[in-house]
Parts: sequence; structure tokens; C-alpha cells
Amino acid sequence: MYMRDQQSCIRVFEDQEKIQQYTEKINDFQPFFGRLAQVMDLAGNENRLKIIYLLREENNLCVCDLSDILSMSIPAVSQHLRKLKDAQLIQARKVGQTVFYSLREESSDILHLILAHLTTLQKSSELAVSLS
Amino acid sequence: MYMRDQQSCIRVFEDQEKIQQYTEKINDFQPFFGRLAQVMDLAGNENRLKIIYLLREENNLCVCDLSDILSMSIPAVSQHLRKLKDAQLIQARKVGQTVFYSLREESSDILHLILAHLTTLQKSSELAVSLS
DNA sequence: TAAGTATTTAAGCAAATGATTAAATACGGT
DNA sequence: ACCGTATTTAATCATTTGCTTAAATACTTA
Repeated sequence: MYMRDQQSCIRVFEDQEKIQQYTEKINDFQPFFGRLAQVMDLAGNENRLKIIYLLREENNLCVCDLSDILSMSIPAVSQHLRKLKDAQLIQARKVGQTVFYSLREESSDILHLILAHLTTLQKSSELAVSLS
Repeated sequence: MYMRDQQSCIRVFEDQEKIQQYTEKINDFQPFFGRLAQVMDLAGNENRLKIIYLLREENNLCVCDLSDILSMSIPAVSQHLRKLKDAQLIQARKVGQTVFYSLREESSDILHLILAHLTTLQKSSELAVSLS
């Protein structure tokens, strides 16, 4: 009498073909899922999301500005900016001793969708307020 | 001679008014940032992103199906599903001893934008392949 | 070249994450 | 009632995250 592997699926009624089809699809588009998940993960931190938002609103903010607006320490902001830069979502431009950050034009398409969505939410919220 | 707080900003040339304006804006829309970051964070895990994608393609998949397709252990899948359910992004329907999961209609708007974007990437990728 | 300012980097740490394994629960058929 | 199947839950653990503090770097100006 052998011990069954409790961790795997046993069910009889499964659409083996459909499973196979999706397995392939997932594999084929693996790079998309990887990059997309990376961007979402970065935007999934509230402070980082705010940074992204602010950089879109005002395209040249320095570390100090972000620190003031978000009430975060300078190193904390700097470390978030580094991650965003490593992922090619933002770029830095140094002027004197000040470093201005901005969104990269070629940053992820999905980032622009997200930002556009945020703006939509804001607009509709402002409308609601102005009507009340 | 007092010790200056190295952690805060000192600069003279700052647009105090702009800083103030954005500080308020960020505060006003805090709930949006919170929810949006939550959704992005959930979608920011590659396996979870794939689960979301699959649930959109095939609206009734059980834990076993997802486990098979993604080559993940059943408990791992189950725990991801729990997080998505807690965040109101998906729902469960029990039939016998099988639990079918599906995207909630009222799930986040941004989730649909993201999925639509994924589909777009796929389509253009398939087109590229078919032309080559 | 010394002092001040803006930023980055490094080290340390508490908390969160995502998996694994084992046990519990729920339901169906015999 | 018992056994098998589907799923969840709990305990555990290594890894990652995001902050803090302190030190290093870079640039400006007196």
C-alpha cells in the first residue's frame, strides 16, 4: 500500500487539454509576466506609488522635495528612487549638487495606464466634491 | 553650536507653495493611493499575476487546475487565492468538494486595465510571430 | 581648502512575504 | 461510519522589504 502524494492533484474530471494549453501560454508569455509583475511590485508600495505620481505631475523633483511632500527621511526616499531607476522607470539629472528625477518616456506603458487611472479617480472625486 | 538634523532638508530655493500644494493633494487622495497600492502589490507577485490572468481567461478554475497549470503546490495556490479574496478581487463558489474561483465583477478597475494591457502585449507578440 | 549642503551608500533590524510540511476540515461515495 | 479527495489552515523558516542611523561622496562657496 503506497502513500499518495498529498500535494498533487488526483481528480478524474479535468480538462487535460485546456490545462496543457494554458501551461504553454503561460510559458510563452513568461517575459511579459515577469516585467509586468516587476513594475506592479514597485508601484505596489504606497510611498513609491506616490513618488511615481508626483514625478508625473511635476516632472523635475529633487530628493528633498519628495522628502518634504511625503514626510519621509531623505535616505528612505533615495532608496525608493534607486529601485525605480534600476527598473528603468525613472531617470536622474544632476544640476549642481541637486539631483532632479523624472519619469522616463520609455517607462512601462502600464505605468501610464495606472497614472491615468489615478487622475481619473481624482477628477471624479473632485467633481463629486464640487457637486456636494 | 547646535547639531543640525542631517535628515531634513535645508535648501533655500524651494517652492514652498508647491510643496504645500502637493502635500495636501497627497493627503486628500490618500484612500485612492492606499487601495491602488494594495491592488498593485497583489498583482506584483508573478504567480499571483498569473492566477489573475488565468481567472480572467477562464472564469471558473479550481485550486487543482491552477496548481497544475502553474506547477505550484496546492497550499501555495490556496494562500495566494486567499489574499486575492480578502482584497475583494476574486470570489469563490463551492460545488461539491471543489471550489471554483473567478474574478469579481466589481474588482478593481485598474485590474481590468492591467489585464487588457497584458492581452494587448500578447496579441502584438502573436502578430510578430505570425509575420516572421 | 575648509565648511556647508544634497545625495548616496552601508549596516543593522523588525516586520512582511512566500514557500514547505503536516494537520485539520469538508464533502462524496461505498 | 469509513475512506478518498479537495481545500484550507497552522506552524515553521529562509528571504526580502523598508525603514533607521551613521558614514561616505560630491559639489559649492566662502
